[in-house]
Amino acid sequence: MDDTAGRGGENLLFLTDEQLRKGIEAMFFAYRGFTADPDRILAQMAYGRAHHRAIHFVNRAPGTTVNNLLATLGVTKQSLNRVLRTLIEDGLIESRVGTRDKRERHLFLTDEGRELEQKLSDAQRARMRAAFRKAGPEAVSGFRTVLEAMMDPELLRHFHNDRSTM
Amino acid sequence: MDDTAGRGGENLLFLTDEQLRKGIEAMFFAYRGFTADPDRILAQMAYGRAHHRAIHFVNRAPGTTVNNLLATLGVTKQSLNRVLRTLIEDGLIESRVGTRDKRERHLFLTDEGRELEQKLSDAQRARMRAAFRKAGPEAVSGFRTVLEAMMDPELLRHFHNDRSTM
DNA sequence: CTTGGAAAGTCAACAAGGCTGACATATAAT
DNA sequence: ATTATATGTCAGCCTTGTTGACTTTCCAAG
Repeated sequence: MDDTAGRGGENLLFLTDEQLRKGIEAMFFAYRGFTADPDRILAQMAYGRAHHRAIHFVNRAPGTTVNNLLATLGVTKQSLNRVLRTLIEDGLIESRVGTRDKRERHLFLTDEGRELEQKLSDAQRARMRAAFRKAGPEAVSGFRTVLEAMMDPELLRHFHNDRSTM
Repeated sequence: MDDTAGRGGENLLFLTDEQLRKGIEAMFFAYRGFTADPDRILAQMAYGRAHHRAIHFVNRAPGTTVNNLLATLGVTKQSLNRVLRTLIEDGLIESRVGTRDKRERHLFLTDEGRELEQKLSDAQRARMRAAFRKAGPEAVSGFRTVLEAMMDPELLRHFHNDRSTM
């Protein structure tokens, strides 16, 4: 409705402060919804959002190293280590010493870990699926385009390459 | 590119688990970018993201009550109070006793508060503007449609009505 | 073969910002 | 008068982030 500019050359109607504020608040409220379902599940166990993130990215790139995970998640190794330790102790993640470089630890989900991953991502995907279906393919395409343009250039690398970072 | 389904009735190509995973990670990485700039500014003062949120919504709905802010932010009053107290002490927010109902406190930004708000939202808007410009009006429309579909119904209320919640 | 440095783990201390529970106060509503 | 509401506050807890210091392991370059 707003996407036909009055003047010819530059279409600026979607770049007004009001439109930008709308976008900012949309991100804020949507992110709340985005994390709400997994958070509810995690709250019942001794885990939090940080555990979910670790599990997600280990599942996505099995055999990834701690350093890779660090860069992807953007936290300190001490912070990640605390989370990782409990997940390993609880038997959700397996840490294998590297064969080529034995300093490295390669991370894998155990059967139990995969089970929790499924449970969490099923909940998250259900909401994403509902939103995608409601919005339609065109909107989904735009959604991804804008989000990608909002990322930091380095994070963008993780967004694309992650399967090769193992 | 992916938005033409093979079969006629239901277009499901953008609802595959892989597409949903992409959407999930896009949210994760984009939110990092979204908060990065204000976070850098806040880190230099004694403030955090919670202060930013309070300032943002007080600026957006001047005179809003504590209870309204509570519902919008989705935190406990103890948590909000800690943040609000420092902002009032530091002279960024003014708390006026209600005229009709003297139990209520109406919140306003002071000149100094408006100054910080500008600084923070300028940084955040700059990134949002760059992303919007890069992605184009069509994408922006889709972006907002999907985000709105991702919100919880109640949060949706806050997204729309907030100017009337004062 | 020694040594420098990278990768990983660990310990300690701290801070932000969530949470619950309990309680106080002022005011409104019944 | 009593009850309900809005707010503030104290105390204590948890998760998850931080920094800094230190150790162990081990690859690789000299």
